[in-house]
Formats: sequence, structure tokens, C-alpha cells
Amino acid sequence: MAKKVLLKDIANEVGVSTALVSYVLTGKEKEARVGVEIAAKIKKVAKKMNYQPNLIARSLKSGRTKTLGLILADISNTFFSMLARIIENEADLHGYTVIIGSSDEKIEKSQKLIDTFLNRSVDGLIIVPVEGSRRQFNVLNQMNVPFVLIDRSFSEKDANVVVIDNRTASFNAVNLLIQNGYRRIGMIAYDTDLTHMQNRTAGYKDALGKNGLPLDEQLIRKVTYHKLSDDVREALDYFLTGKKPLVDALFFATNSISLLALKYINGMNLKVPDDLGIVCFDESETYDFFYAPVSFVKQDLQLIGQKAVDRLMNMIEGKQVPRGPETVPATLMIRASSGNKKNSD
Amino acid sequence: MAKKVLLKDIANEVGVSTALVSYVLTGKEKEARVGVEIAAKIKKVAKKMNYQPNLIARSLKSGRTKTLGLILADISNTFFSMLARIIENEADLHGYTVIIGSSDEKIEKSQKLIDTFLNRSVDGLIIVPVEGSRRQFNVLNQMNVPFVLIDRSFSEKDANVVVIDNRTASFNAVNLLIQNGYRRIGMIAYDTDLTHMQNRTAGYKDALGKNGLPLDEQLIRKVTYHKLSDDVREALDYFLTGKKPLVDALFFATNSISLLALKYINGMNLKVPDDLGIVCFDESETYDFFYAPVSFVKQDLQLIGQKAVDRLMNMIEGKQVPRGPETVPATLMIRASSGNKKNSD
DNA sequence: CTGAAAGCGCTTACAG
DNA sequence: CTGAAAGCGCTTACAG
Repeated sequence: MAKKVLLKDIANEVGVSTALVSYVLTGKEKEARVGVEIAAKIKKVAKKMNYQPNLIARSLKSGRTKTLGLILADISNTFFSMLARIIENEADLHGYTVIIGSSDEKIEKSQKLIDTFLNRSVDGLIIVPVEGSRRQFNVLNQMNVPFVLIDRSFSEKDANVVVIDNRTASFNAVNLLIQNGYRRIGMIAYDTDLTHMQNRTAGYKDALGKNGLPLDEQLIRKVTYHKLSDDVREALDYFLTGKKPLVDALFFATNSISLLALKYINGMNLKVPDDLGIVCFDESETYDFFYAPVSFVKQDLQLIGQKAVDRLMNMIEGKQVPRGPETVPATLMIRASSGNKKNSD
Repeated sequence: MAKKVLLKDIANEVGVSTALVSYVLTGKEKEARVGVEIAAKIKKVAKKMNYQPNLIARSLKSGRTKTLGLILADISNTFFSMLARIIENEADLHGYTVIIGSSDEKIEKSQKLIDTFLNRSVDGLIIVPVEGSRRQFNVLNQMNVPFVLIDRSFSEKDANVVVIDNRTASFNAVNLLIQNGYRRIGMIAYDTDLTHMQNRTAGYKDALGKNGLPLDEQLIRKVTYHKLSDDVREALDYFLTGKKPLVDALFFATNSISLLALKYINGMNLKVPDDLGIVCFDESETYDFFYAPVSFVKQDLQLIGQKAVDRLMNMIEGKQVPRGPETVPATLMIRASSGNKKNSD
């Protein structure tokens, strides 16, 4: 690299100490009561020489890097890449840069990313937590590292979480299917203790209960992230390929599940929404292209990203942050896939 | 944050100087000829105390950050988020962390990201260059900053570019349509001087010429990124909504164009591939869901990411890098949307 | 109002 | 084989 211009160069040029230059260039000329003329001259010279501070040096001294670490499940999944984009924008508004990593839903990867980011002295972390990784956050808490969880958490009382109201969102989705005349509604969900899944399942049950429909636990099929494709296929076969289908509608608990399921259903000998009603979770471009445009639960990603960054900023600056999860509303987008199947009844 | 354990702490614990600890922990015990026993002890204690080096301090001293800057057009676009994922993985294999930013195809944003990344002392940059931003790279060259361009460039002679063979890929796509009986083939492309577009257009012309079809410049419609939706719609209306359609097949030059076009065509009163053959550029989940699964040019993103990172690593390490662009092959994925329309002729 | 100096946590020539 | 010390480029109490 070429020789960069340093504080010292400016100091020499102007004929003052580096201290003055530093004060002026970091906006502390008032506190340090730097002479007005000298301050003006320093600014002018700095500009002329196109001075760019060495942020590494500044960080070493200040202990702050103006950098956030963001750990997602998978940046190549649209849901997360959109979130990443928003978080980068929000962070930038506060003068922060973001480092991103994908955990692939694996504890070890998540831990490795946390370690890497801490070694790089990030000022705070935004994390989509992985099943079974609770310990990681106890450690972070002990270390006093500012962090906020997004999308999911481990318990309702977790202090620093920004999530949608999954239970209500899920209730609305399933309730829509019921209102539209479907009666045997199956669900495909992840097999995990994370709260977002728990709540989505709870919302499903709420909707059945509220409408006086019986709960059949067999109609909630659990799938595993690491063999998702097979599991989804198996679940759909279970639901639909018997002599008489077990369900007349399905609710998919995430966009990754939805994508695979829709692809498989696309090749099946049945018609959505007449033979099968569908509501999915999370947005996807593909929903528009399914022959019956897909109804889905839309999360307000902008708001999630914004709240997560705001909250983290407050923690970093040592401000008091309200305890308990921060909940953001979700919207049910009603399209063709969810009925009206039996309006004529 | 909690008190971190420092080199000094280990030195005190073992009863040696920080120099020895540093040598041992950075694998220089051989060169520094540290005693075998003392080395073993240092390692043991470091492990016991869970020492994590302060990478900021190391960077300040060494002048290297083991960080790469990655500037994409838009991380929320699947094409780029998949690429980002691959580049992160590849960089990690070399012990590097990646900072990502989205330029939104704007020169100023791209410049701002470059400045931010340089201030953070990244060791190198991987950049998807923006229309009209050529100057940025002259400056980087002067500053001796290692960087490689991906996906596009400014001229064929550009030294550090990793791209697919766009001209051939495009030729193959259009040639397929012609082989399948289509005769009046339109193209929607970006209005830009960047080489990838130039080459995709050239490939289109090659295919017409090779097959003895006349070139009608009116059938190449140029659209602008910043009003893409309107422009694509306008182009499609031009092509298809006259009394007699002007084309019987269309070639879309990027996935962003493809997505909008397919959505619009989905609502039109015509049948793919019978009334209209289609080939798109770049992969998309949505292509599977279009009623006639879409044929497309598939880039080898893994190879692009890998070559880009490898090349950058070599530059960073001061190795000789071969001049000229590095070209990666593309694959034509043939599905339903591209015909055979007129096989019966 | 301004300068000399310490210090952030490392790495690495240098001396012994 | 090992230690004392300089230095990376900043920031900031301290002294004057």
C-alpha cells in the first residue's frame, strides 16, 4: 500500500502537536479549547492532505471498534440476506460496520463465529441463536458483551430478543384456513426448543381450540434442518399420499420448509387450494410464481432490524435497556392458496 | 466487557517475558529457538487461561488485518448472497474475515464502502464494479491496494477480474432458442458499458449471425437499474402487446430482469413456451415455480468465489498474479420454457 | 490555549 | 536460548 498520511504529518505541516490535531479532527476542539484559527487551519490542511484516520489505531486506544458482529443461520437464504441488508443500513446510520457469518444451524459454527468476532473486538453482537446454544449466551452475559438475539430465543423471559409475535401470527394463519372451510389442518415445523417454533406450534393449537376443532398431535410433523429435504418429503407423503389424504390444508412453519414443500406439491396430483389449502411462513419471491399464489405470514424485517440495532446501540452506550423481549407485529398476506375451499357449504 | 487475559498475564504466570509467549503462540518458536520445555509450558498455560489474542493490537503492529472487504450490488439479491456465502467460506479457509457492503449500483455508495473498508485497513477488496466507477480502481491501483473485480469489469484487458465467459454463455442461450425453432428473438439487457452486458449482447448477436438470422437492433431493449420495474414492463409491452407480437422468444440478461419479466408475463394472455420461448440469466428458486420451468444460464458461483479469493490471496502475499481476466465456464440449464416450439415444422 | 508523554496489546529486531 | 525495548498510530489525562 502507498504511504498513508498520518496525524503526525498534519501536525508537522501545521506546526502543532499531534494532540491538537487529534482534538480538532475528532470534534473535541471545544472541550480542549483549541484556538479558533489554529483549528480552522488544521481542518483545512487535513482536508487538503486527504487525511483518513487509521481506525485500527483508534480502536486499540479507545477499546471500541465501531463494528458489530452478525450471526445468521444462512446468509444465502433470502429471509436472512434481507435482514442482513437492513441491519447493515441501520448500523451504518450509527457509524457502525457489520461483519456477517452463517452458522448453518450448527452450535460449533456459531461458537466459532462468536470467538472470531470477539477476537476482532466487535462492540456488540446480533445473533440468530441455534438450537442448544443457550450456554453461549450465558458466557456472553458473564463477559458483559452487549448482544441481542433476533428471530428466536430460548425463553420468553430472555431480556434481549427482538422477535415477531409468532403465536398470534401463527394463530391468524391457521384461523384463516379454518374460516375458509378447511377442517383437517396439518403443520410442518422444525423439531426444536427454540421459542419461535414453540410459539408457532402453540398458535396452531390455539386456532384449532378456538374453533372447536380437535387437536391431533399426529398432524404436527417435525423436521430436522440437516435433512430437511427428506423430512419434508416424508411428511408430505404421510399427509397426502394415503388412500384418503389425512389433511385438507397445510401450514408450513418457515420459508425453508415452505420452499421444499411447495416444490414437491407442485409435482403432486392435487390442486391448491381446492384439494389442499396452504399458508406459509415468511416471504419469498417464489410464492408469486406458484400456480395458486401463496398466502403467507409476512414479518416486518425493517422493524426487526431497526429495533435490534437500536437496542444494541443502547446497550453499547451503557444506557438502560428495558427487560423482556421486544415484539414486532406480523401481517397475514392473503392470496389464492388459502381458499375459499368450502364457502359454498 | 470483562477483563481479558493478555500476553503479559501468561508471561507473568509462566515467569518469562512477553516476547517468548508471543513467539510460541504465533508458531515462531523454531525461528526464535525457544526452549522446548518452556514452549510447552507456555502453550499449556495459554490454553488453561483461554488466551485469545487481541487482533486489533496485532493488526496495528503488523499492518495486516486478515480482513477482506466485499462490495456487492445488493446482498439481498440471491445471486449476490450466494456469492457472498461462498466468498466468506473461502476467505475463512485462509483465516480471513469478510466485511460486506451493498453499492446499489451507485458510484457514491461504492466509493463510500471503499473508503470505509480502507480506513479499517482491510488487506484486500473484492468488488462488483458499478457503471462509471472506473476511476475508483485507478486510484486503488495507485495506492497499491490489492483488489479483484468479479462478475463484471471495464475492459477485457483488466488484469484482476474473475468472470464467466458471458459471450459464449449468451450465444448458447440464444442459439438454443433458434435451434428450437424460434425466429424473432428479443433481448432485455441493462444499459451499461460494463463488459458483462456488452458480452451478453455480443453473444446474442453472434447467435443470430451464426444462424443466418437478421439483426434488428430494435429487438434489444435496454433498461435502467434504478427504474427497472417500469422499464421491463415497457419493454415487454413493446415486444408483446401489439396486434402482432414482435418476437416469439425472449432472452433476459440478468436474474433481476428475469424475475420482473416472468412475473409480468405470468399475468399475460400467452403461453410459454408455445407462444413465447424464454431463456434467463442466472439461477433463481422462482424458475422452478413458473408454470413452464425456466431454462437459464447457470454460473459456477463456487468457482468464481474460489478463484477470486485465491487470486486476492496471491496478490496480498505479493506473489506474481497472471495478467488478464480469469474466465469461468457457465452451463446452460435446459428446461421447459425454451421450447421445442416448432419442432414439427 | 498547547505540548510532552503515557499507553492501548501486541510483534520483532537487537543485544546478550 | 531469553529479555528489554522500540514501535504500530492513535487518544487523552496531565502539566504548564
